[in-house]
Amino acid sequence: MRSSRSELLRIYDLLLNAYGKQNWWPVDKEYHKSQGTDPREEVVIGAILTQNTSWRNVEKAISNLKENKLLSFKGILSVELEELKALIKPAGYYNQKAKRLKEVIGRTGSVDGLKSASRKELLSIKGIGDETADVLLLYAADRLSFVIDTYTKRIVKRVLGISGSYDELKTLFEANLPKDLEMYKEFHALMDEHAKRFCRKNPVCGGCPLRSLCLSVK
DNA sequence: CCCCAGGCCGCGC
DNA sequence: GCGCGGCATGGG
Repeated sequence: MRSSRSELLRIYDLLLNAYGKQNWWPVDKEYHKSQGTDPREEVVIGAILTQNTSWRNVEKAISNLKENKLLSFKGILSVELEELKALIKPAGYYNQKAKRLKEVIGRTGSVDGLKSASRKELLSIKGIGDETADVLLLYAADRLSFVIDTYTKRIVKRVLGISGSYDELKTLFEANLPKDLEMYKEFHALMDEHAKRFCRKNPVCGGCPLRSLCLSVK
């Protein structure tokens, strides 16, 4: 498949130029500073809450947790299951997510535990699939693990004509990008932004920053 | 009214 | 290994 290396880097450059740095994962550092809690724990919590759910709804749930000073591993483990369900309700799937939050946090133990956990171990925890595992590794543990999501699949398919399984696409990116933590973080965030602005399910191709190299512009 | 959103699990095949 | 239904709220 042609030179994926330069193609991927070209996409990255165009998106970065169009949207600027995204500085993912979004966390409220000031809040954690004032509470003496670890902001990386919010990444783990947010990653589970946002599964198939709009970030807008996740923010409401996170806000509820903050108001009750429960936005931490300790907080999630200490609160009653039923109360947790009520607090995260706006994020949807609240019955599953409440259980999974406790399960995932109970099993990972601490964010530092993520530094040594294998991806396979994470996947064995109920509630952590491919994307969530990579989000935890990349954004919470600062480990070089590229995140694929439906947006990335869609963009790569449309722009480069490449489709594949999660693992195949993950390998494609990791084999063709420099081993740069910040780039991994930004690239995934930029893909997300791009899918929301232009590469929607029904694409808006007018003014798209990837027009020049997209195989399927309308 | 419809469709979608920063997935994952359990099942059947 | 892949496809499907279920899970649930809030916004467009």
